[in-house]
Amino acid sequence: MNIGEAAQASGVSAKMIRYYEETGLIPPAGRSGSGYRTYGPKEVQVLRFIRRARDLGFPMEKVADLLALWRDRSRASADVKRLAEAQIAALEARIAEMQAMQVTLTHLVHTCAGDDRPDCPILVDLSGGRP
Amino acid sequence: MNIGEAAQASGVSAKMIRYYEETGLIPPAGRSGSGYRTYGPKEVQVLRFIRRARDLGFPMEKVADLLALWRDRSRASADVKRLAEAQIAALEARIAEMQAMQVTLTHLVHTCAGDDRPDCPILVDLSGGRP
DNA sequence: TATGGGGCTTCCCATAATGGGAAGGTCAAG
DNA sequence: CTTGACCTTCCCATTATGGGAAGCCCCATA
Repeated sequence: MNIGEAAQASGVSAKMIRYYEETGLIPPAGRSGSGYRTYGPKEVQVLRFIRRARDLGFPMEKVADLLALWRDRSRASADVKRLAEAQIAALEARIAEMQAMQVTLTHLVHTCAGDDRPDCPILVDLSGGRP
Repeated sequence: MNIGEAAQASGVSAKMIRYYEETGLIPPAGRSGSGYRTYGPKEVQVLRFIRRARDLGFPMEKVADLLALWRDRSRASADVKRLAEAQIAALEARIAEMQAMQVTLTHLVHTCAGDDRPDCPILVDLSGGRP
């Protein structure tokens, strides 16, 4: 199977597959006589694993850790769980930050008439309304 | 006032002040005889405006729009409000994505024993548990 | 067999916003 | 005058992804 088909089958773009190989996240693919990368079902499964982990927000570095655990038959499930819990915590932190922004913005929006006059408490606040 | 003081006063790093100037977000600062950038209270206020808008999650491009409206005495407050509402919506979208990840991960974590045995439903799921 | 279209290769560039650091000029205090 | 803190510009790195060019390859069809 060529890289295009592997991309289709895994949901990872050909571009990213090459990138993952380049950065060592996955081992170099086999090559056909003419230099084309070749993939089998096993490789596609790895790619899907990566895709899924990325979809859950794991950064590539953590994906590498997950892959290592996956390959390690003598892993402790506690290690996997730790990674997942850390990711949950990271998401929670980021979400909290953004919710704080949202709250502030929502307040500001409520104070703004939103008509064709120039007066706007939003701008006043941004420019340091409360010194 | 030199760039370091302006950075202190505005909460924007000297590095970023130069960058904002380079990208045209702010006009070129005045220069002292020896080439040092110089800033007055007005410039610092602009920097604080930028800082605050960035803190609310506005991307630089939108900050530029906000700055333009701020400078435009004949703006309509509706335009400002629109930008703020769009930002709220953008935050909401991103938050929703991340919450979905969080929910999935939380489910997975609950299914994992987290002991020293290797069996781990998290890995099973990542590797395509549901075909 | 020749030709064309689509797929593959590598290489370079760009993104968004920020920080790190080097090499060298400047200023103020001692 | 020296020293240390600050400024200048320039280059590099980050994270993960996409775009595109130049050139080779494969297969089907005329």
